[in-house]
Amino acid sequence: MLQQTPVVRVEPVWRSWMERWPEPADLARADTADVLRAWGRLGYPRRALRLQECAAAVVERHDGAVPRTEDELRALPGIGEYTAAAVLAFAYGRRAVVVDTNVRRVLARTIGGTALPAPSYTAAERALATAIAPAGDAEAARWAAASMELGALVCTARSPRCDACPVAGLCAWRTAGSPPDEHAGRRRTQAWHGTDRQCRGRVMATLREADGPVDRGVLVEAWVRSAGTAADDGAGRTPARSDVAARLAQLDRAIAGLIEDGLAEQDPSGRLHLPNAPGN
DNA sequence: AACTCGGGGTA
DNA sequence: TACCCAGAGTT
Repeated sequence: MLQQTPVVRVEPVWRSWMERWPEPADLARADTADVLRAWGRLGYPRRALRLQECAAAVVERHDGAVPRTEDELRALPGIGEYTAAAVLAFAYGRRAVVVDTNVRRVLARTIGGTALPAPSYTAAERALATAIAPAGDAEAARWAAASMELGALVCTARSPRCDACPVAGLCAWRTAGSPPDEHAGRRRTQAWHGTDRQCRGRVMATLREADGPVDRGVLVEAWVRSAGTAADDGAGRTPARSDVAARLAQLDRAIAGLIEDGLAEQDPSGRLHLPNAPGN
């Protein structure tokens, strides 16, 4: 849930989620439609599918217990380099090189001397993080938590609290006079309003709110006919792609993509609904 | 290495 | 507006 999603938004969802599906086996046998509804507006709903698949894999391959090795963790759906390391360090107290966006920023500033790290994670950053991590299990796990918390609470992206930073004295960025971000303006800020991405999200939201299969007309209403209206995110402004034919084509792409990704299914009459598997 | 994939809160 | 957020998977 925390992958690319702020902690404050994840926490309430996570709490109710864990209360509903406390063990991997509980999530594994849940109705996928319920899982996607519980995921709500966290974004990247494919993560919800991977999480349920992960729960099923944990049950099948590891007897319901989250594995303790990097290779076994990485083999699970939705578990990448960061998440595997985070589980090893935070859940099991093992040495692991945990590098999330917070740690990247801390290293970029204190050692690299730049305001923010480059848009993409580089091999050089991985090498630095590996070299700087303590050797022992307990020490490395503590370092992982400390560096991440420093980035999340003090060395923040927007307004870093350097006056409260325990390593302000050895920070290369601070020493250099806190120069501005080199990549400012070069980061490709993703458009949202009127995009295929927003269309996918709108369709998913419609499916989540429906009790059963949704007629295509409902989706057309939700996407095509709402364009530029007060109900649209554009707050009444005419979107770039207000052309009806274009919006309809966009809707078709979104539906096809959602089906391709396993986030939606069509019944024999062509109505769209959230997937039922593996529960019923 | 470059893409794609949500959505919301904030300066 | 333009960012930024405890990334992963595919091409």
